[in-house]
Amino acid sequence: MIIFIVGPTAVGKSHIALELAHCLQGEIVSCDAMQVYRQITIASDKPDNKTLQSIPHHLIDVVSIEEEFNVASYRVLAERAILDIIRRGKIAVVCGGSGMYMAALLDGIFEGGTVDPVIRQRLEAEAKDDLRRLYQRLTEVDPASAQKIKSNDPQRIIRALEIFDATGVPISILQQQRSGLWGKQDMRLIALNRPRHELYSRVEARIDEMFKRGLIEEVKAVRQKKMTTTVSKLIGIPEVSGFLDGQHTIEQAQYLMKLHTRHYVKRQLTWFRRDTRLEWIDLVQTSTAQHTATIIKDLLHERKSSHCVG
RNA sequence: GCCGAGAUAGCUCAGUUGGUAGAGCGAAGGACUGAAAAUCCUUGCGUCCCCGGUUCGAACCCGGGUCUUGGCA
Repeated sequence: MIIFIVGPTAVGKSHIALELAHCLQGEIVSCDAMQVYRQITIASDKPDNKTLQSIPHHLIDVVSIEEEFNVASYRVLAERAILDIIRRGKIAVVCGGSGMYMAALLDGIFEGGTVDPVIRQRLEAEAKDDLRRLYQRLTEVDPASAQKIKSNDPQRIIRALEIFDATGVPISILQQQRSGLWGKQDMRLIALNRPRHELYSRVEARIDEMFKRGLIEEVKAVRQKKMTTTVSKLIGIPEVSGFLDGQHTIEQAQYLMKLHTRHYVKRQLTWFRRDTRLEWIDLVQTSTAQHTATIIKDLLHERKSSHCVG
């Protein structure tokens, strides 16, 4: 049995997942694109050591910030961890807010999409020089993708072309082949939400807390190393770096982190709302993790429906 | 108190030689298949401070008022 607990940042997923794991004899599998990095602890809001010791956690601290890591790497490791938990007769509680990582587990990703650093570097340079020409080439080589991808979306244009250049096959053809755990395993997908203003004030409180816990020191340490592009864009690193480099004040860094996290929360909700397989639970200020966990347990014995925790 | 500047979208402002207005930011919604905490898309009727005047017509011109702001006292 697999239970997914997903939702936007700061909704309260971790506590609820922990509570569930405790009472169901489960193990937690993180579904978070940033908690995989060993050196990013405060900025990624990892569970504390005491929590990590009380219940087995997987997919946390699995790579260094200098190593490339992406959905594909995550998919392999997370699926392995989940199947192993099930094999041992326990329940896997998959918890996190990275929608694309969740999708990779549920629906899989296509095979043969390995990133070729040389090709990518070349395309990145070309994109910087003349994105329109790259897009033009995409329309010739892979019209189906060109129709889906906007002409000013460098990331996707580069991705589509790097696959074509490496394999000679349009990415739109390869993408048709995918298969994940959905339909193969017994699972329930629980999505948590809260009133928007509550979500935002929790985000702000969390970021203030990060600074108190030493976020600046963490970013300083991380800057000593050669981190990947992915890590360099994690919320907190560019903003605090801007402060360290004297581009803005610490207050502005905090403001920007809060702003960027609010935007991120919105994108997370957009992603999850689209997936009709999710069962939503609306939390309010007074909802405790224990109470919500109880409701989820009850839900496991019922048919799908939506619930409100008073 | 005197002289000047300003008052336009939640915020910062632009603008119309008079024909009832538009950018950026924010906000909201959306997309998403190996960077995803990424990358991108969509959405702006708002007493153009108030009252009067001129005019076919004023947010724009004129007069008065209120408030904000700079300088001088």
